[in-house]
Amino acid sequence: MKNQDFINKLRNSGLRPTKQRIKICEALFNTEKTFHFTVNDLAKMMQKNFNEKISLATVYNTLHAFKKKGYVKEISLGNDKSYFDTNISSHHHFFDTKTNELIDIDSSKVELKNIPNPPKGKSIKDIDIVINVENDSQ
Amino acid sequence: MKNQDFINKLRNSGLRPTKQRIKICEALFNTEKTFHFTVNDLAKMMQKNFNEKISLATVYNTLHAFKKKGYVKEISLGNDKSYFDTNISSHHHFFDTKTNELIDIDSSKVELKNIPNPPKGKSIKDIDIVINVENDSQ
DNA sequence: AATTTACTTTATAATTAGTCTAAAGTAGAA
DNA sequence: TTCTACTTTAGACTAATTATAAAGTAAATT
Ligand SMILES: [Mn+2]
Ligand SMILES: [Mn+2]
Ligand SMILES: [Zn+2]
Ligand SMILES: [Zn+2]
Repeated sequence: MKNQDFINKLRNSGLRPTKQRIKICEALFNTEKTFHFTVNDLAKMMQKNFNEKISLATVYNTLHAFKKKGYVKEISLGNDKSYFDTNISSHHHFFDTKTNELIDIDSSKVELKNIPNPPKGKSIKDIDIVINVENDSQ
Repeated sequence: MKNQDFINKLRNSGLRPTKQRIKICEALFNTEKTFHFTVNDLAKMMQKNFNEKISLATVYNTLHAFKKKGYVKEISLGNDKSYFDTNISSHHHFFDTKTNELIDIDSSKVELKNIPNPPKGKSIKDIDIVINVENDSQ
């Protein structure tokens, strides 16, 4: 994907293609593989790898906007900070509680045997499965 | 359970039975049903229902101590604050994303069809399943 | 093209959950 | 009763996130 594609993508979804948003698109979507990151990770990545100092507020704004448009997912763990995910397909995670590393689980590799009925009057929005892992202490 | 039982329970697990810990035991374990709560919930509950002003630091200390002893569980959601659970049996949750209400799912009602192999060198500690729900918008 | 408008970025302040600290208090051992 | 180690506490501190309001910029209007 090239620059102009991002501009179109942004414009098509009603977001003005600003310099900051385009650069963030490059960082997030011009990659071979999808990945997980925190707001801070991204801010630093923009600075170092893209030579673009973007204010934290803008990083938050942009990620929330992208999330609303479905371009990224937000993953919340017990970890007091939240993670974003450029893999927007429906999938679950391993989470290394020692290193705070998130690892995708292939969709087909984990499935519920039975989905319980939600409490009366409520309906299911989505399901998060997190498998906490740790390094084998040799 | 009466007061003396809590004192023994605490002493047996190497925790000094202080006034604060005993009162918190009463609040948490002298109930018909198990329940979910935040640190703030508990601090307020102690004040109002038990006439016991316990400093926030102590509430944190006590909950972390109780967690380590296995008397409560901690549940982490995207919600920036964490929840504690007096239901220490292995179980999963519905989470109402609008009201921030946690609801137990009976252990038998949800089960994985297949547990994926953890990444090489890591082993599974535990699995958290959260089914996000919302009120039917009538 | 110049002007206007609405949206966006930014620095900075505010909020909030949680941790840390060091002094004062207390349970249990001696 | 005295001593010691553990505990409680107020208040300072940290860190993620949100709010504010001024300055900047993309797009629409003239
Ligand atoms: Mn925590
Ligand atoms: Mn959040
Ligand atoms: Zn993922
Ligand atoms: Zn529960």
